[in-house]
Amino acid sequence: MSDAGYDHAAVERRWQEAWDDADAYRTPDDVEDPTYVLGMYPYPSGKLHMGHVRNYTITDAYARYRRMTGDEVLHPMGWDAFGLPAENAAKERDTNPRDWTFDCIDTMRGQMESMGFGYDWDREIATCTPEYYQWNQWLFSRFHDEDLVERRDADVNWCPECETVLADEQVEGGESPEGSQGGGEAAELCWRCDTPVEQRELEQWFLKITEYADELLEDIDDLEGWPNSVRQMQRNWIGRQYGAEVDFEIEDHGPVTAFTTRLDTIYGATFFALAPDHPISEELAEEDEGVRHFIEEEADPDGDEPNGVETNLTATNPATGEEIPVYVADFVLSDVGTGALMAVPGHDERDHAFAQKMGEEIVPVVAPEPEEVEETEAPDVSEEAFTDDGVLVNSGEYAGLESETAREQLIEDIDSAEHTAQYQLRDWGISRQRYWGTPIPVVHCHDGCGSVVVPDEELPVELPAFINTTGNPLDAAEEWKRTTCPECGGEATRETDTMDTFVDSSWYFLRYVSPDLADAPFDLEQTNDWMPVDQYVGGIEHAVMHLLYSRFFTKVLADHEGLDHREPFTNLLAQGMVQLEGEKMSKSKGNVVSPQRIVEEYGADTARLFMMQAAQPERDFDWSEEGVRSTNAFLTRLKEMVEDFSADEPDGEEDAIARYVAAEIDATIAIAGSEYDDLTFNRALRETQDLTRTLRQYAAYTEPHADTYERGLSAVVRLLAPVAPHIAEELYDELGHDGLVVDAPWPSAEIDHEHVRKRRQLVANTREDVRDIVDVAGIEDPQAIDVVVAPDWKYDALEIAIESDADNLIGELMQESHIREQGDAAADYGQDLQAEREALSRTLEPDAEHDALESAAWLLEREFDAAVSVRSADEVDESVLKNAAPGRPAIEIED
RNA sequence: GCGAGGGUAGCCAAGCGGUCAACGGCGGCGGACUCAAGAUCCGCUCUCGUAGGAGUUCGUGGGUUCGAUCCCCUCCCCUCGCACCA
Repeated sequence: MSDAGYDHAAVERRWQEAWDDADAYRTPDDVEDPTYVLGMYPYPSGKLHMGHVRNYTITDAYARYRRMTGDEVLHPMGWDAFGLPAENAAKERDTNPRDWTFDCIDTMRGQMESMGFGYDWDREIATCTPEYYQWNQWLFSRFHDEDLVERRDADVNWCPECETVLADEQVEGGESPEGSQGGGEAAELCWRCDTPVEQRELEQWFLKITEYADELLEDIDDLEGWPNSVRQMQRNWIGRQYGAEVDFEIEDHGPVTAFTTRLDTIYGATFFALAPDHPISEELAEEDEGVRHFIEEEADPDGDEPNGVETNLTATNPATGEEIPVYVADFVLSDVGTGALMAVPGHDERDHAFAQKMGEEIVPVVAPEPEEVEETEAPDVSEEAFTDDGVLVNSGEYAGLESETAREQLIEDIDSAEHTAQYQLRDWGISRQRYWGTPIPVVHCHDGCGSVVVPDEELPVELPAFINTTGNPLDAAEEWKRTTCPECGGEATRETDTMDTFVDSSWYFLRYVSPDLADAPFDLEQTNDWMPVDQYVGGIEHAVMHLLYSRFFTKVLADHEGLDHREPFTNLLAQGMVQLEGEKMSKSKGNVVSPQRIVEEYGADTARLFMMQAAQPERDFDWSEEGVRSTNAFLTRLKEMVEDFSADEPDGEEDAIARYVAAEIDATIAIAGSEYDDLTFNRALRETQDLTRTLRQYAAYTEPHADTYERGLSAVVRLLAPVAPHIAEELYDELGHDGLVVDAPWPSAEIDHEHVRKRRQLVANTREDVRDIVDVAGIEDPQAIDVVVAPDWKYDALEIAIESDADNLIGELMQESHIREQGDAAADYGQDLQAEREALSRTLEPDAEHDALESAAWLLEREFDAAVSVRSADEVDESVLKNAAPGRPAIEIED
């Protein structure tokens, strides 16, 4: 009946109450520098899913581990509580976002408690409370003071039916259907009402993250505790590129700046191209029907084909002085570089394609690096552009220079040319035309003061009551909107946009330090002590946005608010997905395993333990009901072992077997500890389960030595405690310990890892050899097995062989009289050593080998049901010793 | 196209210069226990082998080394991110 499990519900309830009573997870404000362990706070959707459970089990296990090793730990939890889903849910249910959100929070907090996550709930935050979001507004104001806020026009997705801006992910059908050959791009539709989405230009608020682009990029190098993938994604996202800006003179329009990374190819610039929305293109459109038609009807920036139209203008190539035609082309993007480019068809693939289409001249100006002494020869670029660096040709005085040198030289020589860096990173538009977010603390004065930031003493600007309307509820809140200008006292209207919720999450980790502070977002001194977050854990989907914004905020706060840290997260773990049959769990696919069901059926400890042992935290893994069952069975068996032990304490000897078990206990403790340090819970748990098996075998084979056995059980319980805390408390108590396992000291063991490795290897090899012999020799029923450790002189010989660099090893060995005395045996062994000369490594000492084998003899006895004796060399006949070597005992089996 | 990470026995998956024919798990096979099933426990699971042996393996093809799954190069394939980026 062992598969019936144990009464997990009772166990979990009991210890959750005990933790509550003991305030076990509280981190008092006066601790100096706690280990800060943090999981990315969730959006309160109302239901914990497997991804959450995995995320928070990782942080919880690590926090508990660090607590047991003696650290003070800060492990808080909060809610990313603003966001559109609450508005939609409120409309559907005829309630309001606030009530709905807090209902969800209550439910999820309950689920987290039932999972046994140990949070300091006194530090809980919810971003939708004025106590929190007032600091978003305050920070906005500080950013504004530092000129890091800007209001400007931006293109947004606009649904005319709903009268609101849509996020990109709320626009559906943007991609043309698979396989459709250029046939009609699918229209972009509003996810709610299927109305075609329009592009609108609206005034939006931006945070100037680009001011920090260089530092954000360069500091990535120092984030050694972050996964490479995330670091690389951030580098790509920032996308810095060094190049040059250079002016081309266009008649009647003055100098037009182009950005290029290949200034060395300027002699090959045979035409010039402008983005369709470049100011000059727009001017031209007013008088040139062809250009207007192209911009309005033909330009397709998303298509594969480069399209364009020739204008009646020419531009002057500043290097050659030649007049080259100017095109308006849709492959030129206004938000890349300057929105204008010098086209070099000989050395750029896209320019090449366009030149072929338009019949423009293609001139090679860079030749491949000549091999050896061969002549530089212009490449054939009629069919394909040559895009590598090389040596300049057809480039006037620059011919013969290498690309790199030529670029520098040209920057010097061309007046308008200068070094510039180009970034892919854009400023962060934070305006959202929605209700459930932080009101942007700005009023628009009717009397000419413009947009005025609300003074600090008038913060927070609180959200008005929710109005169920199609557009932005804030826009409909007439009374709320009407206000006075802080500067002139005249009539004014409130800004009706709210902030992107990523603003909330860009500093929430600071708020946990002093969540109730009334006069600042965080207590500076305490935050300087407690930050940065030592271990941050969350999904890879936040690799760029959230993590980049948080870094940005941290740097701004360091520059202007006295924060002593320039990076928020020292170590980052991007946890893998929980899958089902190789597929991501998702509601739409209907392949979701509910954590609630698992907790009800098997208990929180089983769910947690199964997840942590299934794979390394950063790997995806498959949920397996079978695995869950066997995990549950493991815990049940362990519980029985502990109960059996305390009901009837054994009375065995501290014999060789006990010594074997004791050594395994030490080894397990040491290995598991270092695996916990590395967050490789799966390996720590494997070791722990192996030890449990060893203990069970021990008890099954003989009457265990009580102290040894108990030490083993106690170690297993504590090694399991970070991951399966409830059952660990139960068993720790059953074993008669005082106090909670939460506060228990982590078991310690001093071992020599190399020694353990060799000992385990020796035992495993010897068992394997015995099996081999029994099998190959066809021994039906072995009666006695003798295991004989090699004579001391072989160990000496091995040592000499390792140390020696003499050509003639045998000669060297024979200089030792006690080896020479062995005669032929010495010569034979010497030859073996010589043959493997380069691969030799030290074994255990003879005594240690003897001891290891002796203490493991019971494993052989048990397996083969035969008497096993471990002997030293001097106890046996010389003929037996031929096969004995250091690390490999001779084996004699009696049939 | 650029960048990052990968390709290991039926499957999943460790190892990352020498005890590696390669940890562990799943699946499969055999055995113990059981009336039986399940659970548990013990083996086996590349090929050949009547005393611990030998042979062929770690995407492909080369190279470095006394020695390579492990290091270097070529190519092929997979996953992820970025991309008409000037």
